[in-house]
Amino acid sequence: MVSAEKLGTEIRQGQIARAALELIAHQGLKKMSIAGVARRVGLVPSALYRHFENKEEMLDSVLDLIREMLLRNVELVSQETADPLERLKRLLFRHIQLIRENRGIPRIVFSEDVYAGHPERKTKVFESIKAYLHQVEKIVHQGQVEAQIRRDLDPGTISIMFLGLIQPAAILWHLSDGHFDVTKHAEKAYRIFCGAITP
Amino acid sequence: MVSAEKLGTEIRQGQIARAALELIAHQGLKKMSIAGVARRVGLVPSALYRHFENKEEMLDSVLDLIREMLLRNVELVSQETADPLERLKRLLFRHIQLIRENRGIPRIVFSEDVYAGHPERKTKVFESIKAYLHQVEKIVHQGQVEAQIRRDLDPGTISIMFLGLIQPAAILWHLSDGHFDVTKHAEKAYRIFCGAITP
DNA sequence: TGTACATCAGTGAACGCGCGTTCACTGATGTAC
DNA sequence: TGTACATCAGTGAACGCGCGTTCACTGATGTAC
Repeated sequence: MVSAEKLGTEIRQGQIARAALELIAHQGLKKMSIAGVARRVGLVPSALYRHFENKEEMLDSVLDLIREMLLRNVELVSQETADPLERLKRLLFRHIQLIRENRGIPRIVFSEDVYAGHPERKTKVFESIKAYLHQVEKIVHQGQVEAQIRRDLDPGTISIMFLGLIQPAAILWHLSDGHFDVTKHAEKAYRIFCGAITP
Repeated sequence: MVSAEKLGTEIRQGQIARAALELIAHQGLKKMSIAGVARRVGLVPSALYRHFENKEEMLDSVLDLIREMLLRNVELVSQETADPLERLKRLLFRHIQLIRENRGIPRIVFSEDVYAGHPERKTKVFESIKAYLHQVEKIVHQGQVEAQIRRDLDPGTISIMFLGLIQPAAILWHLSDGHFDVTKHAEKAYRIFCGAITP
């Protein structure tokens, strides 16, 4: 076999993490093998050990990647508009898009295999989701300050309900092999949700 | 090793399916090994092959078990009360309890490992969830007939949102190792949800 | 500018562990006579 | 009621595959002089 191009470790680490997430998305955690990831990156299995100590370390970098993707969406919608309700709406659809393109995300979050024997990893994912929810809460709070959102409701509860608008729909979309229309559901559900939280 | 008691195949099949689900709940899918399940049932690994053709068949029976548990909850709340909103509320808390006791359920539903190479299995789980949602829709429809629930809302959307009240909370509960108070969240969320769907 | 050398991302063969599965054998249980 | 036999749930040793990981080696790249 002809040798692959030599690239810096930082570049390869990024490629490997993304390839791993994609593999999990397409084939599931069990199929996320060193060989599979290596093939996707265009390297030989043993080459991955130049960039990661072992498979566990690879998974950790995938978790970091997920955190970054979640929080980047918040930044993006914050730049797009200053209106809290509009921010929420856009975040909703960006989140749907993110999960559509990275089905591996819910799979990892739910999978005990990732956490088994690694409690610190569970904490890490928990912190990432809390950070994401915290950003949503901040948007909600801003909406309450601007009197667009009912002040008697708990921002924490609302932010979790916000996630709830997407999650079951994402499962159905996934189980139906893309047949279920998530966007359509999200629009209807968001309207009801909006009616519940506005004064 | 002294031989285990000899029991009928139907009994063992049930024991094995439950043991498998418990193992998935506690250790994750990867740890759901033939050896692990056998130990839990009190048999030797090879003994399981007296009751199932192979591991795949075992997993299928776990999927059947999940379906039964979901639908049984609907039956139970239907027997408990005739009031649609009360039925929904009770179903919500029964569902939470079910997931608390069987953390393996969301893990299986989300796991691609279970479906990889077995499209019919994905369909099976999809059908189970659709059946469950259909029951919820029936309750919602009844509520609309009795004018307890707004008639301009789509029962399908509402039933999916109903699942959304639980799911994100279940994740947080799971990731926080039981520290997050699902019941408390469910109460708050259900109140907001109720406010949104009642006239 | 050219040469020598250190560095380091790549390769492929080999290993060992875990785990699903098979198979010959055992011995308890229920049934036919 | 007792005996012979078929049935079938149990056992444990052995297998083979997949996969993560190691290691000696290669050869390109950048740097010191």
